[in-house]
Amino acid sequence: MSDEEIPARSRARVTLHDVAREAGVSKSTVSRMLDERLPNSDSPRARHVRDVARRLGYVRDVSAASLRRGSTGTIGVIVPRLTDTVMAMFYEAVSAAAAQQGRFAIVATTDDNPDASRKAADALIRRGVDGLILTTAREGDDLADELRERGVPFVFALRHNGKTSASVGDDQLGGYLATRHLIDLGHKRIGIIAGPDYATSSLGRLAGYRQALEEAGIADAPELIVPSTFSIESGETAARSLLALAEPPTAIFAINDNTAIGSMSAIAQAGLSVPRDISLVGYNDIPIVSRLPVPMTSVRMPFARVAEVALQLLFDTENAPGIIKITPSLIPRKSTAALG
Amino acid sequence: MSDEEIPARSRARVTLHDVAREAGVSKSTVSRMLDERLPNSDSPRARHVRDVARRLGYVRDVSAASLRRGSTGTIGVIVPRLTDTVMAMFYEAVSAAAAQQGRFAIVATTDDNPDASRKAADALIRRGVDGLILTTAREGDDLADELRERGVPFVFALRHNGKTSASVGDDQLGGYLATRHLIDLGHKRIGIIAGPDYATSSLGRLAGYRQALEEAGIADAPELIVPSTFSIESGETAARSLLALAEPPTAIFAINDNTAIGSMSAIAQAGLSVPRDISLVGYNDIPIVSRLPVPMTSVRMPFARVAEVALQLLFDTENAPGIIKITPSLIPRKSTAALG
DNA sequence: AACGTTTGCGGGAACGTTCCCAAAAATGCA
DNA sequence: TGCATTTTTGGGAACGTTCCCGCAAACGTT
Repeated sequence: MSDEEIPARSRARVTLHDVAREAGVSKSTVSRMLDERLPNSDSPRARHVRDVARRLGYVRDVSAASLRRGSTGTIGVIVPRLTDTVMAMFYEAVSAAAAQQGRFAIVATTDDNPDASRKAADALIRRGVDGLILTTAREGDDLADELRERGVPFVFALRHNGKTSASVGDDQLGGYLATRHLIDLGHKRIGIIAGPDYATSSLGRLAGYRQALEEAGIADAPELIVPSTFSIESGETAARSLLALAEPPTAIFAINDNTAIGSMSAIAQAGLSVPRDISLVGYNDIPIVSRLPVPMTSVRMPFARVAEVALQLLFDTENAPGIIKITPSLIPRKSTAALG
Repeated sequence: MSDEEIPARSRARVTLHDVAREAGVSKSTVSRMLDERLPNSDSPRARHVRDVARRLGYVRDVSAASLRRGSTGTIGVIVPRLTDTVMAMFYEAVSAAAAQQGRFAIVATTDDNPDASRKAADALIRRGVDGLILTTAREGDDLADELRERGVPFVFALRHNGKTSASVGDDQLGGYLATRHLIDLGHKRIGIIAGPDYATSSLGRLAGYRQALEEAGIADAPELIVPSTFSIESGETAARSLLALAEPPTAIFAINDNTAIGSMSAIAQAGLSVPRDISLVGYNDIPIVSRLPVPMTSVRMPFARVAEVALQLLFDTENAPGIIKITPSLIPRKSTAALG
């Protein structure tokens, strides 16, 4: 049985060399013709080479290319968890934006634990990422310094640490829009489930809440500001404590959709109804909220834009780094109503 | 300014060669001492080499290693979308199981579109994955044949195509458990939101439903079986049509939690209440369902196990491939009650 | 002590690409 | 047409690993 008769299945990999031989040119030429970064010429020879490559089923070996080029075309994304739909949306957005640039996004999760953050970053760096997008910024976190020292390009997204460049939503504006919407509906006693104080996203939204109240001349009521995490349970607990006040709020602004969903649960359990007894605003506009029994008013974050900007900041070394804020918008639905 | 005075920041990459020189051995030796696949010896020399490597901050260049080894230690996962919490849970499980083996999982999404599936597989293969886990099996899909022909190891998960090896939940058992639970509560008229007919997961659950009914001697009622997709809206539509029947069901088994959530919405809109008027069972037990205003009864899938088995099937060439079914369990909550 | 056998180590050739550089071919201009 | 200039081409050296292989050292066995 001669070599030629061996069936094509599980044939050895087709290399540049094979294409070159078949096309009758050198491998350098093939490499050049197939280089997606160069303006791809349509000279007859270039066409021919590309045809041959396609016919033979050539696919570039990324390991070899990365080794030589010194970059992998891969960017790493670190998120607390993908089961948080917000993070899944963001990662999908990054993935799409990266694909547009011919890059590939890979992800690692941290469960919002700073140690795990470091481990995740390590794993991604070992994987040879060209840059890192971090959504887990915390107040006193030194991961940023560490990365800078190691010479790994990175950028924060969704949350920031005040210092390094970041692509975030305009949380203060979002908080303002949500609160202002409630005020416009006649609410004066507005509770806020304020999120954790280590995340700039919560702090910004809280600032927007305060700004709107102040602007409307509504006096501060510290008991209406309840801290929380970003989880459903935490929202439930927080809402319960708001409802237990001597003078409970007529509206609640929750720091995100999860805590808003938790609030709905608490409100239902208290025998009250949304929006008749309590108006409720969430944040992020994850798909589920528009399909709840009572579709929820929420502030929409344009994740696609946030992702694009993050990538831009990551690789655009021209402009000075900074914190870019993307404008959110309020999506009114059935969970908010005029004060009866 | 001499070379030595250049500060250490953004220093060139530390290579095997550097470690070898510093430790006074050859690079072959270093490579061997640092090879995580070999039983790592604790001879004094090995210790020393590892110490030096750590001290210099050596990290293996995966591109170079992959090129030489011919495998990347990467496995690709294809899911319809990560914003579906079920898929996010599964991917996180795969990621964890892969990490345990020293591998890394990367993911691509298809939006449940067969063409996009092919593209996603291509992207992952180009990325040099050692194997593929597919969650998007469809009836007449030839992606599997294509992959086999290209010599790419792969395995199905969550859904299968009946032919190739797969790690799935025991959907028939799950459907049986859900339906049986409703029957035990006294329900006789049980509707099912049956999911799409291209997914073996839906078909299996439907078969379990039928099995339970038959076993209980409840006559077939074709009008109680409503097809759907896996989305919330689709669940809402399907539930609406069940409620509009001349003789509506007293209980509904939804193919997954999303359609169950959609059903809740439809039920609420019809002025009915869960579980007083209608009992409702979901499937997958995604985190949110236990925190809804009415915590939902659901069938739990042990995703960690499904992921482990998928990886095993992918690389364990010893045993004959097959379809492995993981046992699910019913988690009763407040959305199901005895027929009043 | 002499001889096989195991074990450990280093040299050096891959792996498949990119990219530098020199040479050749094509083009422009007088 | 002849010469300078631009464009295109191919040879070959990297990139950082792994792994084959030959050699030497250590170890047992008679």
